[in-house]
Amino acid sequence: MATIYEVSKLAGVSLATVSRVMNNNANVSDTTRKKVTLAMEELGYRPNSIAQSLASNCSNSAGLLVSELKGPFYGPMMSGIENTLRNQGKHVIITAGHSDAEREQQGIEFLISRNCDALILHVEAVSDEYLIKLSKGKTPFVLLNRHIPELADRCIILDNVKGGYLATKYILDSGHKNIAYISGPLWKKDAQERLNGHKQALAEHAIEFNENSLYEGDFIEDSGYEGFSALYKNNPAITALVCANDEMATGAMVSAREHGIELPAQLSIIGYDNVFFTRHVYPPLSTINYPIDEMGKVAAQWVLSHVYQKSVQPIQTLFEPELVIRQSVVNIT
Amino acid sequence: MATIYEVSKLAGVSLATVSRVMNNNANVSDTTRKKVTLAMEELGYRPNSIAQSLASNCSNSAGLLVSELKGPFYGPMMSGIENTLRNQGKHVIITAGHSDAEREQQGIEFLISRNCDALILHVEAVSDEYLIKLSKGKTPFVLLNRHIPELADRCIILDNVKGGYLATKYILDSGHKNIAYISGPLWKKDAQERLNGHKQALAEHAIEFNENSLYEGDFIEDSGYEGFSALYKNNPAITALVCANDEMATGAMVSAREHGIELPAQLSIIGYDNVFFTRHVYPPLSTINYPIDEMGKVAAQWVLSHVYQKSVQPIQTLFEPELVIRQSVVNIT
DNA sequence: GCTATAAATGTAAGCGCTTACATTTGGTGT
DNA sequence: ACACCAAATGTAAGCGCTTACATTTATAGC
Repeated sequence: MATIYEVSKLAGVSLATVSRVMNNNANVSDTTRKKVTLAMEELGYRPNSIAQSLASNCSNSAGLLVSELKGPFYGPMMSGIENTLRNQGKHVIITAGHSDAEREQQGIEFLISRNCDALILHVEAVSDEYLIKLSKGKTPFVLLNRHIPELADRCIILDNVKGGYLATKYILDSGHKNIAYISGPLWKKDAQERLNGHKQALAEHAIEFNENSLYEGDFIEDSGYEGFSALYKNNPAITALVCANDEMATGAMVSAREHGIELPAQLSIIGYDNVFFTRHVYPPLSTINYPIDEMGKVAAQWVLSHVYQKSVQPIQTLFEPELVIRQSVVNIT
Repeated sequence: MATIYEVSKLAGVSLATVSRVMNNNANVSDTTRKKVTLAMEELGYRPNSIAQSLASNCSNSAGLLVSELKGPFYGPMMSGIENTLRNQGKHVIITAGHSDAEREQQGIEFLISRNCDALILHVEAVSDEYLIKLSKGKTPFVLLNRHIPELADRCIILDNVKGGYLATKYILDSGHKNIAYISGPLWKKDAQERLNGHKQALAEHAIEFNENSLYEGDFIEDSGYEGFSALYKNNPAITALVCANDEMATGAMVSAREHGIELPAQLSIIGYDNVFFTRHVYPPLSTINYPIDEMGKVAAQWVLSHVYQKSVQPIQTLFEPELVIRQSVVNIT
């Protein structure tokens, strides 16, 4: 691979001049610019961005840490981020944290050591203290789906309590009284918040929350399957199930049908996230919309404005969940 | 951020020694090693991997180019790759090509200029010639889901003709004779191959392929929706629809139901890819399994063995599609 | 034609590391 | 006590760029 040095020789100019035409800002006469451009083309020259980063201390790329690369939730998020960043000529380095504190930390450190100009983090396991300490460092970052009061201005979040509330309220308004809940892992804040919203709705309708009708899943389909079996064995009289995400809801559907339960007639189910396939499960799943692609875009815009000085409208940090009604919940009043 | 220089001063040794303990291979006495380690911890030292790359010409990271970051197909692929690479201490830089020649090329060049030690490419738009030329360069790469005879040993592919054949044969064996087909964009080889498999099965059953019962979609749900409408208007007598991927199949299902067609009784549908949500659509979709996560892993192993000398069993480059029977196809004999 | 000033270009010192080669140290065998 | 050799450590030259600063060249005003 040709280097800047060879280009300069071919063009008969100095290194600095070549560098100047590359970063086409400085004063370079048209004639030399042309000479250099020609030489670059002739050699098929591509700047080595590693060397550029090292010298300029700017890599034109942002680091993105997500929990998983697969799954219907992260795809749209990554996609939204990559698109808006790429449109401005910035690149994205993606890594996965697997909801594990150590791996998340490793990932963050990798991204920093890779000279990322900024980080977009969807972290779950790492502690608030760690992030606060990180914020004192020189690499700026935004947080997706995580609220830390000290870092509030860089937290882009959904009102999960409200979402949880909305889901259960809808079930309640449909006349259900015997309601079970499959939560996410309760060490995760969002899981906790959704559950709190659930309890809040229950309280408002003077229905007592019962520990026995709660199953703690892990946001993955299988735990929805297991969860429903356990819940149903414990109390076959339930008429509605609220799940802390769509994947568990679909798992629960499978289990319910295996128990000979007719959906939605005998059991109403509601999910959370409005992941793209919810329209296609049977019955089409009612759920809570989580505008994760939008939120990803906003995160990318934060980076653009805070790090690359691209002017951008002020950024929305709190997003509102919305009830999406399809056919998995039935009115039994 | 502390540099190697500060560490060496604190530990009272030379730069080279610090570097040696970092790459813990050379001969370093235990005592100095300890001194250095201590100094590193005290300073919270993290090596700057950009500088490492530049100096060593090895970045310990592989570049991955996919068409889209979202969608049910790429997630498992990226995930499989990231996992196996990360287990060996290698990192992954992901970028998206959006099935567009220019963007794919840009992405490849970015990855190369980022000093990736190897590339894993899922490219669709870029030409064979470009890739052959690329293979002469110094960055090794594997191709996923693309067959180029000249580069056969580094192409990890599925037998798409066979997959297409299997799908249609199953439909045919179920007694259908009036069959429509929604293909992917026909400039994509895999779309073409699947269609060829379809025609082959038809020919074998002495059924004539009819251009009017072919709709060229784009592998995206909406085109399945549009496709079915068009096909049905053209010929309301069809009893079966084979789709070149699952997303278009689900789109077609929506459309079919909007036309008042009862599924699967009045219309059998089969998809392709066996994307994770196919089990949950209604009716559960019969499809062709595409072991993309496995193939991603194999690609990662290729990189591990060819670039990092990790010994690994010889690599499987041709994968077999398999028929997955669920409930969306009905026997009408 | 000569100086003052701006524009264009060049020079060279890093950025933070790795690594070939040189030097020092310490342990053997005699 | 000496030479000898391997192990441990140090020295310094890059890797391919950017950029402050120095120098040269062109332009204008008088």
